[in-house]
Amino acid sequence: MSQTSNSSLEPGLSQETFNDLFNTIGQYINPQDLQGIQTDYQMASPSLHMVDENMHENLELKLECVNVQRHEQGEFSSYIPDQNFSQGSYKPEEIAVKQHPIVCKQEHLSNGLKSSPSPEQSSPQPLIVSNTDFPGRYCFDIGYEEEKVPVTKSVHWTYSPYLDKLFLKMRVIVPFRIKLQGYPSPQTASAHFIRAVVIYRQPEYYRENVERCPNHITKHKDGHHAPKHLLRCENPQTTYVTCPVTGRHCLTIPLGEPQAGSDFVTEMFQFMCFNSCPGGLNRRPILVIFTLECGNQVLGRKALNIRVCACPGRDRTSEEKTESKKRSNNNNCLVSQVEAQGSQPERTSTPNTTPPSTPQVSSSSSGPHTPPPPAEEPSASTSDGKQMPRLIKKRSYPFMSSGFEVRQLNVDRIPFNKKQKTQDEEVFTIQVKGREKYELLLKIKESLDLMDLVPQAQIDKYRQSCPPCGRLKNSQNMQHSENGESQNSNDSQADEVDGPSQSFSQLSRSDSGSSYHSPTSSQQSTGSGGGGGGAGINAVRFTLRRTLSLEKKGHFHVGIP
Amino acid sequence: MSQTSNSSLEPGLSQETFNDLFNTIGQYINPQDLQGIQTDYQMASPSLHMVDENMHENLELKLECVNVQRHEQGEFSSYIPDQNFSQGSYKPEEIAVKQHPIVCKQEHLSNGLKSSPSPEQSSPQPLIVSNTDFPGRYCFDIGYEEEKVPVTKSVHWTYSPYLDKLFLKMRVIVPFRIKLQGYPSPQTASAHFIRAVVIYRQPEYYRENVERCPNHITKHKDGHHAPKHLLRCENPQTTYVTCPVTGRHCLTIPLGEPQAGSDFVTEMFQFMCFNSCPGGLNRRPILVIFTLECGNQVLGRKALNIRVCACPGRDRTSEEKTESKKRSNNNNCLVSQVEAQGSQPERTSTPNTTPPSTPQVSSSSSGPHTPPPPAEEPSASTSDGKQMPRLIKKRSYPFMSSGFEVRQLNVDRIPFNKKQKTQDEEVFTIQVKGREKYELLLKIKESLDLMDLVPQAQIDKYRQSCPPCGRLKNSQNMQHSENGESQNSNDSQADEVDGPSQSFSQLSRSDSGSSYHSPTSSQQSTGSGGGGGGAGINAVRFTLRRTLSLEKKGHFHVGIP
DNA sequence: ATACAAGTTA
DNA sequence: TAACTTGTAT
Ligand SMILES: [Zn+2]
Ligand SMILES: [Zn+2]
Repeated sequence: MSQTSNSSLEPGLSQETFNDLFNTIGQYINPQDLQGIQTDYQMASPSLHMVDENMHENLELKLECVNVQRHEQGEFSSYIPDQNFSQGSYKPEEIAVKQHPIVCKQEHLSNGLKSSPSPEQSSPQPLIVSNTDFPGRYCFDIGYEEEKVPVTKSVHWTYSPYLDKLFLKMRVIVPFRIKLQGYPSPQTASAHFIRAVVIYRQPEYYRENVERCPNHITKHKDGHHAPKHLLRCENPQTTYVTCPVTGRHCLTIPLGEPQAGSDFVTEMFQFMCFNSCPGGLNRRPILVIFTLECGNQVLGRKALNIRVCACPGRDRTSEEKTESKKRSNNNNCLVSQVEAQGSQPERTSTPNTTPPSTPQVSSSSSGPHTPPPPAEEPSASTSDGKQMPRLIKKRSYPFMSSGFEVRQLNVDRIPFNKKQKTQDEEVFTIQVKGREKYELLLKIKESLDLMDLVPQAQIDKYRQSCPPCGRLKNSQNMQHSENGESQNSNDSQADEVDGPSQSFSQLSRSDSGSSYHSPTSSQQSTGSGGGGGGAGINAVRFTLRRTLSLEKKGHFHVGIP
Repeated sequence: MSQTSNSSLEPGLSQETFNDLFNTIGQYINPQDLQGIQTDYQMASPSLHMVDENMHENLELKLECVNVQRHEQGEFSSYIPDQNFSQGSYKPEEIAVKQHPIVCKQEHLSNGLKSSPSPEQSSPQPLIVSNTDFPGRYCFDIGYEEEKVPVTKSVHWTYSPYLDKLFLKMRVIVPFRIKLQGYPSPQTASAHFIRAVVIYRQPEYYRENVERCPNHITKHKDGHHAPKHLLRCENPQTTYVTCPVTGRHCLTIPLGEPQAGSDFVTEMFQFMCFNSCPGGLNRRPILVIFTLECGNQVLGRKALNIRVCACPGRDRTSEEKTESKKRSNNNNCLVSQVEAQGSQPERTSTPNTTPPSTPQVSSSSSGPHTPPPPAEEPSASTSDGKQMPRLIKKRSYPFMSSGFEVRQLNVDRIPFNKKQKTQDEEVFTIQVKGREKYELLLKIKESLDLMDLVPQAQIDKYRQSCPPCGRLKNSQNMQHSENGESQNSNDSQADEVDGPSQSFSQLSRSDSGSSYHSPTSSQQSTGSGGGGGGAGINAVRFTLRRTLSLEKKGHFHVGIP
């Protein structure tokens, strides 16, 4: 970890290099460190720290959102509601948002790098959602009910104070207690709401959206309007939202009023996939981020460590043992504690560490030990040297695996420790038969890479000058337009966003590039390009066009600096 | 069984009841009995063999036309080709078919339950596909190559003579030897073709269609035109068919000509899902039914016991042990044999029981023991009481298992990189950093490949209609739309039936996002996603649209010259 | 090739 | 609750 922090501070880097560093840092840095950094960001003034990375992406997005808001003012959400469960009651604010999605989007495009107060203010999370606990003025916190049966065999859910982690079965409805120390006055309470977003706990996956697996979406059709959302809330006023820009799913519910005498509100949630679902979470641990918001402000945040599995009891026990060993290795003194607490005794009933005022178990923060997002992987800080080998490995995976093996493609993989490079930089291999195709593809590939080097301003300029057929865009944009007219399809739009948006835009550029050649190419080219349009981009593209030697399988790396 | 047979004989049932009974009967009846029944069917008189064509695809199409003509009678094929691999040569007949697809489809729909001579006559299998071996006049049989390395660690596939079962990894390309004792005369050979259908081995699932799981269909997009088909054949003349009535998937390939001196033709197949895939096969054992057909006659049939898994070697060994124990319990005398044969010695190389004339391993039938479709589960034959539980269990499967592994989305494939072929086309490899770019490039690559399959006339036509900017996009897809505004989705119909939503969304993104250009994606998607509607026609047209592959066929030879 | 992980079955 | 199955990670 020590090393990582150092490396991350270097200034004057190219975009690429920068990104790499960014990612790298995220990989090695430990949770505590991240927390600190993030906090800084939040505090920091806008425009640029981008460099800092934890999230370079985050930063950018946040800024964008802010801009939007200001533009219109209260718009606090770049999310578009997928659907509203509420039978009725749409809040004014929500409506406003829906009506101006396009604006938001546009904002994003043009404001990309603009400065703004603080990311924290805009409710929507940027590419990288903050996982930092932030009690705020209301001492916002989330807790669980005390587990009923002291000794249940097949518990539907169980909370491990030792791990500060909730283990639950898929689709079971679990009560979560939303705690506020000082409840907002009745007048302002209605403007407050709770947002819940699920993110991957491992830095490598921060930017990836958490979504249900195709199997469950497809085979488990229950008519729910937000089939892709992992998290559901039983509250009838729940609004499911999917960010048109990032594609990230979240839900919001109005801030309920505590029952007389209590300082919390209970809301029922359920998770629609296993943590292990192959085409979805794929065994990656997650964090559920709850935020208390009012208008466009985030008043409090709480991250919960959650595991959705088939055998909560079993898995809790085994994880506690594992963690126990880990800790014992690291700190000798704590060993005994671990054993005593975690292993078995507590399993069924909610354990110790229960907060005083309420009977509920408050997740972490209150506990003596059990850091919120404990760094599980020891090896995170290993050397870079490993990274290269990694890439190679990945290549091998594709060959015969089932496809889901862990992680490779999208994700870099396993985070744990070892190494890693950047997320975006996963390396894929495409085999092409025939030299002509190969060369064509190579050019396109290069143009895509080069595109990253073109300043956004130039790109925008290019696009403006580009005729109708080239209009580019990203899916989100598309969406917007849809929204504009009718919001009905939010869901689908948003849901789809996932990775395509960019590709699209990229394509268009690439297309133009390819126009030159034969039928195939011509078509493609047409799609994207438009005749030649603009300048900078085109130039760039063709520039690289390199032909290559002919070796066959040699993987040529076409790396572009 | 005894009891079951009784219940199944009741007359005067409603359609619903009837179907249920039908299935039920299938469940309880034993293989031998089925055989008898089927044999009868086979004997029935044919209706017409009209065609002799080299391209069986043609055959299929023609048949449909026939149906139309008859309107009702000899409907021998209820399958609609999903796509045709054949390159080039479109015959007049095919064109004709294209013009009447709708008719065909309607026929299918209306004839679904009509009575007809015998199921056997019509090439397509009825709801319940026969799993009875039937050598026929050509002594039709399927065998495997001798396993190369005697002791391979991670075998990609291995055949257990003891179990008469092939264990293979998902997506590995495995050579199957199609054996005919007396090869049809050159004149008639062209009218013969091979059909392969995958069915569940357990009677309870006979009537359920075997299809890829949603996860793999969704996450493993490789541009194949028949994404829902579990079984794929490398033969470029492969036609993927999905029965419009039953939804069952199968593929057909022309009967190749044996190499000089051999009595078999080698065809390469691969399975696109694990036997265990959660939303798909869901751990249910399968049988691949190969049939030698000519016109509407089934001349031979062979059922192969196959397991697609991650560790063929391990699983083979464990299954052999299990079977060994089982047999030992039943028959004391055979125990020793089992142990000796199955357990470990044979694992890697193809074992004993090898047929005399050919070096290949002929699956079962020839072997002394090892009944073709051995009932593995003791419970299958047990009392009804158990069966019910069975059903219940199964039901549970589909719902919520977790199933797959995840991740990689598109990439997986690239099969071995090690090898590669090169027929006349050199194979190149491009490495791409970043998933989006990768996916984009992959699509383009596929479109380039597919383009080769589009007749020049169509391409010219397409270009003429295409505006200056070229917006059209990918060759193949474009075509479709061109052909018929309406027909676009035929293959999709069949394929998509099950999990459309996803594909849909994906498609939409690409479409909406870059409606103008996304050709690649949109086309594909449309292809797949189209609503099931206009069936027949669509299907045919799209026939050509196939993508292709990157196989490395180099290793194995493709049998057809 | 071995060991682990985690849903499923009994 | 224990054991098994089976894909994945090391
Ligand atoms: Zn799932
Ligand atoms: Zn699958």
